Amino acid sequence: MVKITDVARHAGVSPSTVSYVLSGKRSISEETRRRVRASIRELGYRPHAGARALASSRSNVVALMLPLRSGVAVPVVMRFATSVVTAARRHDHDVLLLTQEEGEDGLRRVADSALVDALIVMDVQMRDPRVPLLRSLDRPSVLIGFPADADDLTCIDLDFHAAGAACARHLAALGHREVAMIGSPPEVYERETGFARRVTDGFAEAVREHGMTGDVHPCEASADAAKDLVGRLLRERPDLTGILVHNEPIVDTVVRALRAEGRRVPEDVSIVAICPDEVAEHAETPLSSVAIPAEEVGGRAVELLMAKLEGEPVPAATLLPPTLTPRASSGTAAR
Amino acid sequence: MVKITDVARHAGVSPSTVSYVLSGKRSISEETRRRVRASIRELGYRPHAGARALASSRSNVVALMLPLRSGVAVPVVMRFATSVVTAARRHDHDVLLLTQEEGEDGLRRVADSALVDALIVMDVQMRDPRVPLLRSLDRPSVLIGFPADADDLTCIDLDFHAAGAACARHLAALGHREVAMIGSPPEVYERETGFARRVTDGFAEAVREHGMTGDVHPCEASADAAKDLVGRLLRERPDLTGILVHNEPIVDTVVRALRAEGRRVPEDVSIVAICPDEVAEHAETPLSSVAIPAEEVGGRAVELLMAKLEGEPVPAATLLPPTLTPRASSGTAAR
DNA sequence: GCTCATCGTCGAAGCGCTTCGACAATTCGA
DNA sequence: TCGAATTGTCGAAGCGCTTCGACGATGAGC
Repeated sequence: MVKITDVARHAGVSPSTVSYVLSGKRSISEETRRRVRASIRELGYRPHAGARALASSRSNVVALMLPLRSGVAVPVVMRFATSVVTAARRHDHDVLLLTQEEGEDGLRRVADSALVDALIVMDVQMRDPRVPLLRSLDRPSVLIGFPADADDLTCIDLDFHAAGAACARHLAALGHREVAMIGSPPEVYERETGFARRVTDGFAEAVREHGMTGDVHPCEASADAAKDLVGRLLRERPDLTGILVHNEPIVDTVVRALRAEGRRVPEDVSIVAICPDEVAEHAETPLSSVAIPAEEVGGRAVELLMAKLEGEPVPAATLLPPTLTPRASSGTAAR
Repeated sequence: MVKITDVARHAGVSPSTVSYVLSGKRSISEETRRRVRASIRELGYRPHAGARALASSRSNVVALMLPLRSGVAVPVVMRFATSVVTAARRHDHDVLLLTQEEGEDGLRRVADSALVDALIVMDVQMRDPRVPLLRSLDRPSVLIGFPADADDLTCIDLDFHAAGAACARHLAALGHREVAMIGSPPEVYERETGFARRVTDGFAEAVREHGMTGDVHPCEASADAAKDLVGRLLRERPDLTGILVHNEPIVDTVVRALRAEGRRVPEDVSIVAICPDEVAEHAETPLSSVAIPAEEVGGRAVELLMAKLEGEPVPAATLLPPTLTPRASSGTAAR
């Protein structure tokens, strides 16, 4: 294994000079730099990560804790992970993968052992036990999602409140007056996953502002529950013409159920969804939707983390504005 | 930050003794071990990962390179990743996440810098440029999938040949005589992804052995292509009663297309699929299927890697036997 | 022409851990 | 009962790198 002293000897300089060429922390003459670089290439030198971490107390690795809880959309998680890795690599960092299962102990372990310099945690709950831990750690972290108490933390997420509102506005703009929201399963609200409630709030608010009538109905993620709910909704509110669905697995079922009940989509009832673009695009009827910008969240999370590592100040909260993409499932209100 | 010397002082022993208590590489008296452990707990000591890696030339980290190429089933990849992380943790190792994008350079980087002790590579192609690299590396690796030339490598995967054969046998046992296989998109075979062709081989072989008539039809992963193919198949082979589908995205479409053509499933035509269990279970008509045992592949891959790290001999090829789960989509042949 | 910065480089001191050889103290075998 | 083997512990060396202070050489300012 070739080490820094080998490179130094080969280039006729001292090891420290090689180090400075690599890190750029001191000025080195053009000429020397060239020679050192050539030697590095020629010998195929790679700094030993452990030695580097020990000497510099920087591992250049960030931890990424991913959820695998059922109910968390897997493809979104993957896209997110991918974007984190890609962004981290741009900053010359690697990513250590942790599962939610490892919980607080896992985070503490990798942080205290200096395995990682910083941490990214996904799928943050309102009252998340990892939050106090992260706060106590001496390493920077970024949370995807907002806990109830976000003081002293750096959080980022889609602006779900705005997303809910955007959907309501979209329906309003199309002339709908009677709308409803089909939400996530009740336990999601009880678990206080934060973002779920934010959607309902934003939706309700915008509904009110635009003088529409609308209410929110949590719904289990099963086809039967969806069909039942749609049936009931149409019975109770025959004039209903717009629905926001925030429950990925059943969006398709909702559309089918409406058709089964004799309502055309979008002619009779318009549908808007909050779900990944793939789902919206590949639905039988492509869905007007607000996407979860997984790539951007991941990339931005890493940028925030790097800034914190540099000691730069970063905003405590980053809310990404929602983008509503109109597709075939929504149209101007009938009548 | 508390270090080994602090623990040593607190416990009234030398640092080396603490180290031996931790590693168990030399015998330590019960009494001393107790004292040291108590001090470790009391001081909250965590060995510095970098220092440890430097001194022992072992980082206790394994690299995991995941595909994000479209066409690779995302949920399966996630389950696989999860099982790798979980298994690695059981062996006191962590997992560094690499994307396929990083390619050979990425593998070389983490290996040569001693960031990782070993590597796991997924989604191996027949002629995979990473294979010669892995061979040249001085660190053990395990491949998920089989390249064309697997000499000196450790590979593991579902036995796709046996899976194809099992499906044919299943249809034969139900009394079907005229069968067909709807395969993956043509480019998958051209890319020589190995496993795809193995399925067709196993299928064809078993079809022959059981005296059935059957052929293989690659198919694009689009609803239209699936419908066209089904229509054509039924026209050309009116007596067809059994189909193996090895093309995850379109299994559902195939069933619907059959029904649209007036064939009942399973009364008129039986369907067997090779796909993740979730897909098979959640299909409109639950599908008889051979699952991709992602969890087991991941776990076993790690076990193999750990054995190699210990210098133990491991089998060059591990083929996991397929398990066919009969569900509603297949039944005894009509007539 | 002399002082004072600045620049480019070097040497040495660690970073926190593992591991090897050494060495008492104890146990064992005959 | 005595030497040999074993057990439990220690001290020191060293893993490969970064970083700090030092220092000669050069250039700028007066």
